[in-house]
Amino acid sequence: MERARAGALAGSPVHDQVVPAGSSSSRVIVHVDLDCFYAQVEMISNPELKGKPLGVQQKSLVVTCNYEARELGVKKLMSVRDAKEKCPQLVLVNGEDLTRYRAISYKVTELLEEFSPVVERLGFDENFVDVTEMVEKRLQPLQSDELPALTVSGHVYNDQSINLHDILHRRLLVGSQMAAEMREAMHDRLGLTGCAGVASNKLLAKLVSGVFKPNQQTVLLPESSQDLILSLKHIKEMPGIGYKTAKRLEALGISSVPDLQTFPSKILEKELGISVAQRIQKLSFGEDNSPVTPSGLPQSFSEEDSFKKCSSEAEAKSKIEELLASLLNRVRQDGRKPHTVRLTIRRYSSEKHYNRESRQCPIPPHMIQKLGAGSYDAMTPMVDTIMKLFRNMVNVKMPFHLTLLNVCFCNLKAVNTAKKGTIDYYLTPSLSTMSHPGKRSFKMKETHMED
DNA sequence: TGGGGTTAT
DNA sequence: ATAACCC
Repeated sequence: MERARAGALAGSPVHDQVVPAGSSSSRVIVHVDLDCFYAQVEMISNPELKGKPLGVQQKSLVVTCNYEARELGVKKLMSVRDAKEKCPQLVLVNGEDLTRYRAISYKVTELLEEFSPVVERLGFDENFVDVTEMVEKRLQPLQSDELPALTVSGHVYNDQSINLHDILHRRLLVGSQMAAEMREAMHDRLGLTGCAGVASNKLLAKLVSGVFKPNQQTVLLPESSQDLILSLKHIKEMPGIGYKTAKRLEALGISSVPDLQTFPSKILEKELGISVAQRIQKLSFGEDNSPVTPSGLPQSFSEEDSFKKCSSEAEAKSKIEELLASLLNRVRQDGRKPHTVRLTIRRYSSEKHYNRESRQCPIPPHMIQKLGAGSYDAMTPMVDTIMKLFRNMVNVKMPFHLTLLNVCFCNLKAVNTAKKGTIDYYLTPSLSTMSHPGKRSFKMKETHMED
């Protein structure tokens, strides 16, 4: 298919090695990370906030803040009390309603999808883009005399020198140019700033994107990979190693990246299971073969509220109605239909850090249909089915104390666009019988056969 | 400690 | 249904 030729600037189109399309062997990944996203959205909504120290508040927390506030000592997830103490001039806006954040977040993802359809969301403010194919398309037509004009955009990690004879360097440089174009488009079209990291996999792209911090970008060349991962002071900073795993690793005497690199694999596999052990040990070497998985449409919609105390069924019902009203609007705008509802609660407890329980059930088909237009008809029956889930979890005859309610719609299915009278219409399970509940499902087949 | 999300078991 | 991870 393609010969590998060792470094040649001679010969006309430059392609000393070409990675087969879809190969995982050498990729160019861009990680895009918006600067203090919620605060940026708030400053766009109300430009008078610009230039002032701004925090976005959810309940008693400042969940994020702009750079003016950071310079005055405010940190992410700081309590409002501490933040006001540190910075009495801090302006706070309520950020409990995520509607605008979510809408702009998806605009960012859609913009990035114009560059490559392979975009994976991570939270509301981060995206991975696999630009491998586009990079190849830009590099292949280049003649060797055009190579000197190939330059990096933004920072190079470690100030490593670039070798244009190295095809991996060339690819990553083109990746850095694409990252710059993405950030420019985000700024011009959406008024948003952010960082980008360019590297050969998701782990490294994500780690390198944070090296130069607001509104800058950094590319990692392969020779500096070890320096990047060794710059982590603790394994908990490694994306993929969370709170639980870090605690278990520490119990094994593993706290640094070199600790994890050199720890005996067999023992690690026995302690954490083969899957987690192999994955995180590879991460410790900067290796990550996980693909950029296009996120596409969301898999679920949920709304939640936390509070000091909810101890009666009536109170819970009223809170659930609020959550549900918002959810019904969202689901109606999405157009797809959820086939499952889930209710999650958190019970008050002094010790337990993470305690949540959930119950889910299928949404009855007659309710699924009502989710479409007015959506008010859907409310009452839906509340009733959610309250059944509630009573299944909470013994309402006994005292209880809840601190959170979450309602989630999932198992979303595309609504059927099959037209009446077509083969698809009759082949679609329960579509042709949907409007006549009295008919039995074998009727569908008969009707189909007769046509 | 908020208000979301995802995948694996 | 839970547990882990991410923001």
